Amino acid sequence: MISVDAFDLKILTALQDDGRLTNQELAELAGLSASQCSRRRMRLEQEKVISGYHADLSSEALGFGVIAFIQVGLATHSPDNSKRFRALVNRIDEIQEAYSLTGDADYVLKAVLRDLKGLSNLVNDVLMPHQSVAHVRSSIVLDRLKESAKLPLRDLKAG
Amino acid sequence: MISVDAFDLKILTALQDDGRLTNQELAELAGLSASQCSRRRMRLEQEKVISGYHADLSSEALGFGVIAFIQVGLATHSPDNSKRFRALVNRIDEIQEAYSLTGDADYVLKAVLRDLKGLSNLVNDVLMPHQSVAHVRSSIVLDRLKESAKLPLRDLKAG
DNA sequence: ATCCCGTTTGCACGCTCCTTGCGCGTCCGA
DNA sequence: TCGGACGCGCAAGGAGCGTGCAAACGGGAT
Repeated sequence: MISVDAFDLKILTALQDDGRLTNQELAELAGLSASQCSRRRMRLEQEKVISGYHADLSSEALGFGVIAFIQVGLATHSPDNSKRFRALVNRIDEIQEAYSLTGDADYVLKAVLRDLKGLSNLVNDVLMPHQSVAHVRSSIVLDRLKESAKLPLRDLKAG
Repeated sequence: MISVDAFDLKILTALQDDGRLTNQELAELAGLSASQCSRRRMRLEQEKVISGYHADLSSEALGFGVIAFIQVGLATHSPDNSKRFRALVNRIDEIQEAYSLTGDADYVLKAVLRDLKGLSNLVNDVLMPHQSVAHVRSSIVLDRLKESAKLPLRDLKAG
């Protein structure tokens, strides 16, 4: 089993905030030596507790003006059809997140697009015509209150 | 205006995939010298095209078993009430993403929780009783097809 | 208490990587 | 044609990395 103690938690919390922290900076924050942080970080990476590091890019600066949530209902719920839909989702880069959900819709997608034309194109020309899809409904994001992928580690117990 | 050329795009694409790439690795990928990559990276950080770097942690490994989307309708749409709701959302770490949307609900929240008890607690003990909130509806994520924050830079033109 | 053994730690050292200064080539406007 | 601005690679000094090593720690068994 993966075990994560209080030092690991400090390291994880810090790296979640700033993924380019040096081991020395990490050492100060965690109250450990740099070499030890290096070793722990390596272990956490190997055990896939840390699954990767990514730069966060500004969608505004790069001209992505539209974010949308798209609810999708499948035509049939056969395994083949699901598979087709998943393959479709996977090859569309504009779709950042995709989940199957309890409730009304089968799937929810979050897409980032340059403009409304891009959204229209995605919905009307790509998703709607696909054989696996029965019905599509999209909502446009008006305002982003919060957008991160940080886990709430604050109250995690060592173990 | 921010200008991003083909080299910058290669750098951004690479860092979006692996945020801990060294300047030397970047140099190979972009066909540039390491020093130049360092300079460009610094510029992109200063101009906030790169807004930060983050480690991606495994929610499974750390015991977060439940992801939920929560649709929220506000009691009234006064500025004060929105402000109260935003403040609430901001101080709840379990809420990773929060958006105001076109369509039925006023807001959609994405929350990560340890278990269903955690979700119940969030919905019934925190959101529902809050004065700003009129109505709440939650959907639990059954399967994650895709989960990233990568922008589709592929077809971006230099400029 | 005492011993033993596995684990974790800090330190030292050799090596890689980062960043800044510098000189060179290129492009564009005067 | 000339001059300035810009972007480039190179080199060097300094920072950061990770492995080896010995000491400190902790838990169990005697």
